Amino acid sequence: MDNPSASSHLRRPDGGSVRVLVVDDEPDLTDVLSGALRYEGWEVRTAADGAGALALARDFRPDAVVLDWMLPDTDGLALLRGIRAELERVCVLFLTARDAVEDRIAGITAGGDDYVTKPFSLEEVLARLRGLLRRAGMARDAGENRLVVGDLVMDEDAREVSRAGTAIDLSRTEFELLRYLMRNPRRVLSKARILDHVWSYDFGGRAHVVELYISYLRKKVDAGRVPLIHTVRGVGYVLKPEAP
Amino acid sequence: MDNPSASSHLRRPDGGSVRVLVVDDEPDLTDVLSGALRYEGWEVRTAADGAGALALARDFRPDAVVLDWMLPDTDGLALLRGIRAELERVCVLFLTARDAVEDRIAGITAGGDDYVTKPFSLEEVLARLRGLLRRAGMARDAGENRLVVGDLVMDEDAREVSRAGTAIDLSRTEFELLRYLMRNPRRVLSKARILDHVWSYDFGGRAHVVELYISYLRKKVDAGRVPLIHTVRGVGYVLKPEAP
DNA sequence: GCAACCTTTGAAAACTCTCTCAACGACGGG
DNA sequence: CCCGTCGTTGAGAGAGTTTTCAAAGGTTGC
Repeated sequence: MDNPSASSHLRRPDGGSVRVLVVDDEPDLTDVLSGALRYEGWEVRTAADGAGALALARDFRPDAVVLDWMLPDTDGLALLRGIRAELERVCVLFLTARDAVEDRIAGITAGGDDYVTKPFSLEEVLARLRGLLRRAGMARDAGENRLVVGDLVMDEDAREVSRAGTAIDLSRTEFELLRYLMRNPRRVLSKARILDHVWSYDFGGRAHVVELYISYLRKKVDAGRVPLIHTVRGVGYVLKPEAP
Repeated sequence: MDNPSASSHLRRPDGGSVRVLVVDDEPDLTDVLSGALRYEGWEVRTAADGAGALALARDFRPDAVVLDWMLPDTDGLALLRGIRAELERVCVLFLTARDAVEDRIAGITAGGDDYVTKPFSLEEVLARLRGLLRRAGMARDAGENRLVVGDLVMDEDAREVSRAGTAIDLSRTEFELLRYLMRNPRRVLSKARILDHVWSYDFGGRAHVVELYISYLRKKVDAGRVPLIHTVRGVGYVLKPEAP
C-alpha cells in the first residue's frame, strides 16, 4: 500500500515507464523483487540464468538490470560483458554474497554501477536502483535526492538527516526505517509491511523490532518537539506533520 | 441493502466491471464474500482448491484474487506463483489465520499485495480490496481515498477523520463503524447489518455493541454540532446531513 | 584483541480498547 | 397518561497492544 507516486517522477526521457530486468535463480527472490519494482511503476522482466538474461537484454532493452553475481553455471563477468555489448548505457545493480570477492566488484562498480550484499532489504535495493537511474538521467528533476516531511529533511546520498536545521545522527537501521516512513508520509504502515520493506528478506524475527526502532527514532527525531511519528493502535505507524 | 454506487467508480480502464476471484475451501465464507463483492458491483467467481483457482485464473482472468493461504492439499506459495504466471498484474489479498502470522511469509506485502487475518470483518476485506484495486490503477479518480458526508471527511489511508476542519481521534472499531456509515450515507442500516459488516464473522456478542459504539461516535463526531448520526427507532441508524 | 556500538530478544509495566452489566431515559401504543 | 419496549449512557473487568527496561550476541573500527 505504499505510495507509487513517490517515485513516479522517475521516468524515461521519452515519458515511458522505466524498464528493469531482474536476473536471479531463486524464484522467491525474483517474485518479491519484481513485485516491488512493478509497484514502483516500473516495467519488469525476470530471467533465471545467463541465457535468458541475454535474450531479454536484446528483446526487452531494459534501462537497468538487477543481477545476481553468483548465478550457477554462469560467469558473472562474462554475462555482464554480454549485456553491455547489447545495451551500452544500461545501469547494473549487483546482488552479491557478503563474503564475495569484493575487489572484483569494486572494480566493476567504478563505472557508476552499484551493488548490495545479501541479505538485503527491499528498500535498500529500491533506493540504490533509484539512485542509479537518477544519475543516469532517468529523473525528470535532476536535482539532489532530498526527502522532506514538515521540518524533517533527509539527504539520501549524504545519509544526512536534520530536523529544523539540527542534524540527527542515525544508525543504519534507523536511517532505513525513517527513509521508508518519509517515502510514505501520511499513510499508515503496518508493522508487517515495514518489516517486509526495511528488514532483510530472510529476517526470521517478529514485528517487535519495529516497535523498538520506532521508539529509537522517536527519541532522536521527535525528542521534545511536536511529534511527527504517530502510533495508530492495532494498525501501525504513520509519519506526518501535525497540521495537514 | 448497501449502496453499490459508493464504489462504482472502481472500474477497469476499459469501462467493464472489475473481476474478482475468491479462493477458499469453506463454502460459508466464499458465499458471504462473493455476495458482498457482487454487491460492490464486481464480477465474482469462486474456487475451492488450487486446481480450480488456476483454471479460473486462466479463463476468468480476474483483476484481483482473494486467496486463503491455508488451503488443504495446496501450497499457497506455489499456487500464487501459478496464478502470477498466468496473470502478471493481478492483485492478491491473502486470508491467513491469526497464529500463522508467526511464520509469516516474508515479502507478501512487498508488491501491491496485502493480507487480512482471520477472523476478519467484511468491511475490512472490502476496504483492503478497494485499496489494492485503486492503487493498481482500477480507479477512475486516481486521487486519494476520501469519503465525504456533509462537513465530515475521512481519509482512509491516513486513517484521519475531521469534521468542519477539526480532527477527530477514533479507535479502530469506531473508525470501521464510521467508515461503513460513510460508505452508505442516507441509508438506514439495521444493527444486524452493521454487526455483519463491521464486526468479525465469528463475533458471538449481541447487537448491543452497535448501540454502544454509535454512542461513542456521537460523542466524538456529533458532539455539540448538528447531528449527522440519526436513530430510526425499531429499524436502525442512518448517517446524513440535516438538510436534504 | 579490545572497546564501542548496533541489533535482537525477552520480560514486565503501562496503556488503550472492547465488551458486559446495569441503570436510566425516551418514545409510542393503548 | 401510564406502561412496556427500545435506546442511551456510565462504570468496570478483562484482554490485547504498545512501550520500556535490561541484557545477550554480533559487528566494526581502532
